[in-house]
Amino acid sequence: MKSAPGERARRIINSAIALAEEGGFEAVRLRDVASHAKVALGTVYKRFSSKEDILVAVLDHEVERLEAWVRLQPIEGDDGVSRLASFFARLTEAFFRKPKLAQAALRAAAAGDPALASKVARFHERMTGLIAGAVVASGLDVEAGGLSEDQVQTLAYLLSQVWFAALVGWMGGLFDQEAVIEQVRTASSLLLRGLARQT
Amino acid sequence: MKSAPGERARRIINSAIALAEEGGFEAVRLRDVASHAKVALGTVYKRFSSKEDILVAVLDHEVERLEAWVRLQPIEGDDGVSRLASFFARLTEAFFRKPKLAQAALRAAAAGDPALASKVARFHERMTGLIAGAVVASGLDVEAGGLSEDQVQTLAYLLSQVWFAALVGWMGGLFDQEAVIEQVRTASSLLLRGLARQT
DNA sequence: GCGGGAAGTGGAACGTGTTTCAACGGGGAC
DNA sequence: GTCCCCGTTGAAACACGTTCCACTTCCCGC
Repeated sequence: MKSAPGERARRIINSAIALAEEGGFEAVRLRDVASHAKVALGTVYKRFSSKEDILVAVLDHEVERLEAWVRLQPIEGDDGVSRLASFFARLTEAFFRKPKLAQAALRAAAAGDPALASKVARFHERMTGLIAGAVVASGLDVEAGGLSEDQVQTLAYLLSQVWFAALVGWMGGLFDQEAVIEQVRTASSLLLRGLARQT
Repeated sequence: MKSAPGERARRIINSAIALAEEGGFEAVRLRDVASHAKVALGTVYKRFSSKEDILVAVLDHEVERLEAWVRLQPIEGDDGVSRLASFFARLTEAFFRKPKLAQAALRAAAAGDPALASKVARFHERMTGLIAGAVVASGLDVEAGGLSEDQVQTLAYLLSQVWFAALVGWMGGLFDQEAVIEQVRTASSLLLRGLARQT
């Protein structure tokens, strides 16, 4: 029963996604994941160090889809603010299309397990990459309203922080989808204005 | 054994604090909390709905101390940026004085349990209150660099989001104390500049 | 005093994440 | 073909959050 390497890992991730879509974090019971993936529990723990490890992998998988999507359908908008607004609106809507899954993956990322630091860091890097890509017009070279590479990076990182915190707030029932988008929009606008005045 | 109302709850919280200071979130085992507080496990669950509920109460308790501290020793600085910088530096240092405790409380807040929404919201409100208080000079009336009440509120909320996300990142081993302070400082500076140019 | 209800107690029990282990099996080295 | 390595399996066991329950204790109104 050898087949492709990582083929079991993929089955495990897919099973976790299926279970998370239906019932969120708590519904991803590892015994269920194992049986759904037609794998022994021990195998799950050979491939992943913990439940959160699996769900961070799920997050990674979803971000990949997101990147492909953005590649296919670039962000529209004339200035940075509107580009960021539409990007985050799309992003958040994509997240909310499967709320339970988003909650499960987000909770795993927010748990803050140091053992997953590098994987979570990778997620944040990819997110800031996406955000940075939304600021600079994809077709043009560096026409980002006169922002330097460093400035774009700073902006992207701060926005990812605001977005992340807003999602955690949503997860905890503090506010809804629209509030998340609104917070990020406000932050985008203010930060961009602040940067523009810096030079 | 009735004594003061909530006296058991206070013992439970203090026990949780003691345990959390030593070993963080995982060390707060409810059986240990109960025995340390000289209380039955059932009593713990009569007062608090979950482990996270206890730790959010701990968070609340710590924020109260923070408020008292700020009241006693007001923020210094001439302009908004430097006031915010020194405020967040103090705030973050206070948090890091007991890293394990901070990790435990933070993890509870970041777990996103909807049952705790109102309590977590209260925490965020108090934090934004503190931040807003740091922006406007305490002695003066409304000299906040020409910012309206709404603007101050927006600023405070966004900064609390950035700070929260940075702490979660710290908790997960993504970066250290200095990076947390630096991120918030950058955000303060940019957001303030953005707001100043808005009017 | 007395009765009743609220709060507390001690302990068992359950679910689920995590660990451990003995046995199995298939594929490559020889 | 035989043997060994190593991933897999199935199952048991453990830890800890959470629930439940029968019993006790305390307080309050009468």
